[in-house]
Amino acid sequence: MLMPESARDGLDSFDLAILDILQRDNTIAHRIIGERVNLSAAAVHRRVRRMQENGVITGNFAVVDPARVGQPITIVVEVEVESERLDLLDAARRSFAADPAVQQCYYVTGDADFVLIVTVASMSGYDALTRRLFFGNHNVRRFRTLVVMDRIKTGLAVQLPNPSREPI
Amino acid sequence: MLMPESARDGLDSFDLAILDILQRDNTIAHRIIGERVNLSAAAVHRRVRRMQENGVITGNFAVVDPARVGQPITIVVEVEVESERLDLLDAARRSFAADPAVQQCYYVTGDADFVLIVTVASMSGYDALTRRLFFGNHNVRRFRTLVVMDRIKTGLAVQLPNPSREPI
DNA sequence: TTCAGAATGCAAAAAAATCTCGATTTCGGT
DNA sequence: ACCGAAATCGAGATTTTTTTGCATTCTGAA
Repeated sequence: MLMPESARDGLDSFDLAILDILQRDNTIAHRIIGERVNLSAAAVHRRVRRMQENGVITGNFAVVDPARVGQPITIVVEVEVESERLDLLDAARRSFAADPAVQQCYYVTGDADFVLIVTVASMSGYDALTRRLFFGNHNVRRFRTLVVMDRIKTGLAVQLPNPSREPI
Repeated sequence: MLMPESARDGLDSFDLAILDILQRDNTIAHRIIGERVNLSAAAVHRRVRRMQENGVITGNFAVVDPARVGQPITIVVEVEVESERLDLLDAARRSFAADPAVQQCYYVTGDADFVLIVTVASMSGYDALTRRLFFGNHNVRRFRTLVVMDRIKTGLAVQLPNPSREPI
């Protein structure tokens, strides 16, 4: 039985080459991408659209320098909860995710339970955040604050597999 | 004395409204953005270009789902160094930044020195990474591994100030 | 109030994205 | 190795967006 190709999940070397470009800069014209990967612009366009519909590409974003919009401080926070009861974890999860100061939130194994990356305008802004998210939540046992002195590398780019002949 | 506007740094409420849209989706046509913020497409375009030249917008990226390209595991690593000698710190910084498995790297105050966010294909891939980056670097005293069970929120969007009348 | 620089909207030009369609390639089954 | 269905391709037509030029309007300082 043949799976309809339009629904297929695998990525071939063309797809990977295209992703590699778009991860770095999604404003490059399809015609240029086509020249680099040896496809027509139409073919590039079809592949990009499919990867978006497929969910391989999850979004297209402009990245803003936090310092230039009044959020010069980045902080990593490790949060430990009291109880791992599912409903309580979920409540914490939701409150972290909903806060606009929280850029990223990970639920992790190990000593900590959550790792948050937040941006704030000032330390008093961070103080307000701790009240809002941590002191205001009785399920938060403790949290550890790691103030970022240098954002050495930021981004969401993922390492792509070696472009082999076979789809993944 | 009037500073040439083309070099000015401040963002007015139009700029902020535009950033707010582009942070979520930078594929929206300028005509549509213009309708939403009450500007012509040309004005939107000029503002976007200026913010890119200014460095307010640092990049435009497509985001790829790591799991769909063979990197299903995300790990947060805290790294503690032996010596804070500048040249040694710099060497560590560079090796972390250069590794394609390292998505993000922060230099932080507190117990840890670096916080890394890495994506890997498997735990043995992570093992290889620890050899490469940590055991292979004698300045790394110890590292703590926090395996991500749920990527609750990811992204690089920044909270924007209240669109007031005055430029920032 | 006046003035100069800056930003705007409109309209045209240039470029890019999107669509169509016939030709080609790929792929599984025989 | 061969065949046929299905997917993909490239080229060109079409639509849409981006970009530029220009006259006008806005804004802030004197």
